[in-house]
Amino acid sequence: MGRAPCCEKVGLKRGRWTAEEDEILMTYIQANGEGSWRSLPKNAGLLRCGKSCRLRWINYLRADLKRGNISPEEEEIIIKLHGSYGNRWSLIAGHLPGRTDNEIKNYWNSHLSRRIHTFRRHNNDGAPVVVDIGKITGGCKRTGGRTGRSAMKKKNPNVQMRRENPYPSTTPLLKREALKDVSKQNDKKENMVKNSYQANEVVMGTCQVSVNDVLNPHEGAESGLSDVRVGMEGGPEGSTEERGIGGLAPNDDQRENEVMGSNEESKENGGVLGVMDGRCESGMGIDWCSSLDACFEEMEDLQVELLGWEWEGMEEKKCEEEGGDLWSWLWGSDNEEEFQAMGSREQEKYADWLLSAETNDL
DNA sequence: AAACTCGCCAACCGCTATGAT
DNA sequence: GATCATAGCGGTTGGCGAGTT
Repeated sequence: MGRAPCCEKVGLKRGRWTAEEDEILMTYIQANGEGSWRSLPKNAGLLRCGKSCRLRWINYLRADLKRGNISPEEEEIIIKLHGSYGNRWSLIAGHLPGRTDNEIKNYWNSHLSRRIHTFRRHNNDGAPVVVDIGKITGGCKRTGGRTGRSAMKKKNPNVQMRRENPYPSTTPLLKREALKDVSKQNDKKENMVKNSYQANEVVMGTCQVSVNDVLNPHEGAESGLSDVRVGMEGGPEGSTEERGIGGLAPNDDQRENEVMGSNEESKENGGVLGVMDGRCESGMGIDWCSSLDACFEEMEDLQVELLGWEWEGMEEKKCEEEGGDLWSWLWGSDNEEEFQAMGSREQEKYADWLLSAETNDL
């Protein structure tokens, strides 16, 4: 038999809070302090469940709450911490003063989760894929309606997986050292990367997409994660011919070499770089969109039409295959035990490290 | 202008953890 | 140890408002 409800629901008001109710609740808490939520509504004269009062206070009325949009800096923190904590929103919120777990959760579900999509295709004879968006004409012209709500509504299988294996495995030290190496190599590429941005080019060389390209589409090459590229491992280093005609970038040969160089590094560095292979068929192209979200939507259609790729669920598949979460997969091999073995203090340190490990710090 | 669609977000629900008795 | 109350968390829902036809 289940627990009795937290409060008698008959006769209680539900739904949106009115300004009057907010005022009553604020006044009461300012006078009596937080706590005793069960008795609070009765004492304060509110026809609300105590739980509802608590939620309203925590998520909306508290004085220390930060209003306004999530800043790019906060977004980056969320992304980084989500890589470590998974859907433990309260933990993530603990690193963002003035933000609530609910707010972060909503922001993730509505803004960020959709961006973290990459590619999967049905067959695995993977040669690299490069899509040169800059070569495609036309804008991101949507033809009616909004984007499919199914994408938003879709349950996220990662949730369960993250509970089973919620942490990236590479130790902070290893990860930092590895990222340093990658960063050194990528210093040389900085201009090239910038050029790629200027050319409106998304490189999916062997599905080579900069994590940061995906996560921070508007920030260009300078921001934090831009040097962490999703490379390839295990797949053949596809020749230019195999890589799909759709779009070799102007400096594509150079990039290819560099990319592959990174792949080798990734192996040497204990798998810091993630892996995926893919092949492109000729004539592939996607419209350049001002918003990457919209761009992905375009590509969702395109991948079905031309490639038979599935956007949705790629990460789930890779996670299932490799027994970890997406970020673990992106960042390297999994070793759940290693992270789980950390005490909470170490895990906190790890989170702090994640937040401090900006590219320019490497 | 109306109808339709759907993204966003506040609020709700169910569950677990924890502490008191 | 069992039971209960409470706090807290994460997943889900539903209404509002805005975009699109």
